[in-house]
Amino acid sequence: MLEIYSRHPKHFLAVDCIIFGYDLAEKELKLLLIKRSFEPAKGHWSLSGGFVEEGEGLDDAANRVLCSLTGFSNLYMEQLYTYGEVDRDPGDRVISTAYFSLIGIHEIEHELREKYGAHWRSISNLPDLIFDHRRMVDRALKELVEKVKAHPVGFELLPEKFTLVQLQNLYEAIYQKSIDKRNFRKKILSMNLLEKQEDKERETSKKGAWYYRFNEEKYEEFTRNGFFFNLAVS
Amino acid sequence: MLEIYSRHPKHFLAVDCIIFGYDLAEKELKLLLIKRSFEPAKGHWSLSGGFVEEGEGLDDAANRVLCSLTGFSNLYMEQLYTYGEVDRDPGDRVISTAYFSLIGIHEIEHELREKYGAHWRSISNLPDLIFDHRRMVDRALKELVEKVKAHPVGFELLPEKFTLVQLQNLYEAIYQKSIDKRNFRKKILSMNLLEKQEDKERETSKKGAWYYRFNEEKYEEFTRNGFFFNLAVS
DNA sequence: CCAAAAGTGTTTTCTCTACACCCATGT
DNA sequence: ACATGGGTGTAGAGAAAACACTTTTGG
Repeated sequence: MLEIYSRHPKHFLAVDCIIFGYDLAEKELKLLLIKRSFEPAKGHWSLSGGFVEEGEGLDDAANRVLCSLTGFSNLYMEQLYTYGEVDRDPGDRVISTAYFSLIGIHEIEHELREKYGAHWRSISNLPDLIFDHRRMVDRALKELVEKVKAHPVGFELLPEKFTLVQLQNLYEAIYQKSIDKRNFRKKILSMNLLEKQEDKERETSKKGAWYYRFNEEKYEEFTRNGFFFNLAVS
Repeated sequence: MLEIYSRHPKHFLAVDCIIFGYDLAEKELKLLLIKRSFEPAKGHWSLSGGFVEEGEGLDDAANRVLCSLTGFSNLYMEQLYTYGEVDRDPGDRVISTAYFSLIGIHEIEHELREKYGAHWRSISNLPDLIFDHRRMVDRALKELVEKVKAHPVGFELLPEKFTLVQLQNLYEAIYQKSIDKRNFRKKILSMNLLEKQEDKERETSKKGAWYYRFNEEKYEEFTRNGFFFNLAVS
């Protein structure tokens, strides 16, 4: 009965993870990159990836890779695109499905990063990447911008409590555009997405800035149904 | 050097094509489905697909499948998503990348359809599909709606000459919502995307409706850069 | 002459944008 | 007292939405 299947060839299948982090202090989007530990292209900058194993689902493979690198197993993660050109990997023919995920930069333990030779690299100054990984990153960045226009992503990229200034910085880092402060606040507050806390962040200013946190139900709702966020100053 | 690769298993890899067509007469979106010709699930409704062969790119495989079914090799086509659950295909483990494409329903020869047992089925009344094909279709429909908000798709789904009423019907079929006629015309005409022709369509009304065609440069521009189209009446 | 579909403008509402000063506090 | 970053409101422009009648012509 499966003769028809077995007439066809099998292929190596991999996943590659594009891991975005947001650096509160530097107000920059970063990418978690590793130095590849085997040939071909050993020692070059690479996304972290891995082969899909026997009996392992595609999403599961991506989660395994992500989890081994970050120590978290329930991160936000989304399939991006599958790259299937015959010669994309000079080692052998490998089809690779790219996933992207979002994480607060502060959440990853230093030891884990050391263990895998992983480094946060700023988006605006990426090193050369192996194979087609740069194309993957570019596509992920585009996707992230689109995502952000219609879905909240702050939960994934910010700590639990954050200030409006920090949230705005995040949006500006993603859009690569500056946003008018008053318009930003007006819009984001009118969504009923944020809950003002009792305490203030006092590191960066003398006056201090009120902490907010996301209202979970509202966040979920927007994650499901989307909204429209498109404030920007060119 | 490739020992590291060869420690990992290989997998069957397939493509499945979600082929949308627009039926001018019935004002409905349709899907080109086939009756599967081999086990498992022989005789059941299915998207048309095929295995990725040795030395064949993923996009190339999708094009091959699409072309064999429609007779066209340069159709609009876009990768949708890759389905990689271990047991999605009861025959064996097969990872499948879904592609969706758009075509005018009138463009496919009857003989080709006969040859492959392909049939146009209305979106609003689909038969049961094998495996996870229904999920693929649902995702493609969502994607199509998003696509249409920012990119013109009429070229792919309509004949060269069409009326504004027909174009509006197409949008309504995709959105599954009715659109105000005056607002629709105002907006679409203000884009300079359409060129009024000298002649009228006279099949459906006594008065006749002016034919339009797309301005190719403008169409290309919008395809590249996008626009914003979101008129609808719930 | 009438049925059937095509075509046409205006008003209201809402959302986006631009823009500048006061507030609180640690030093 | 002042420097630093946080916080606030309003007016104007442009886009979206709501809405109803006239035109053409084949039968």
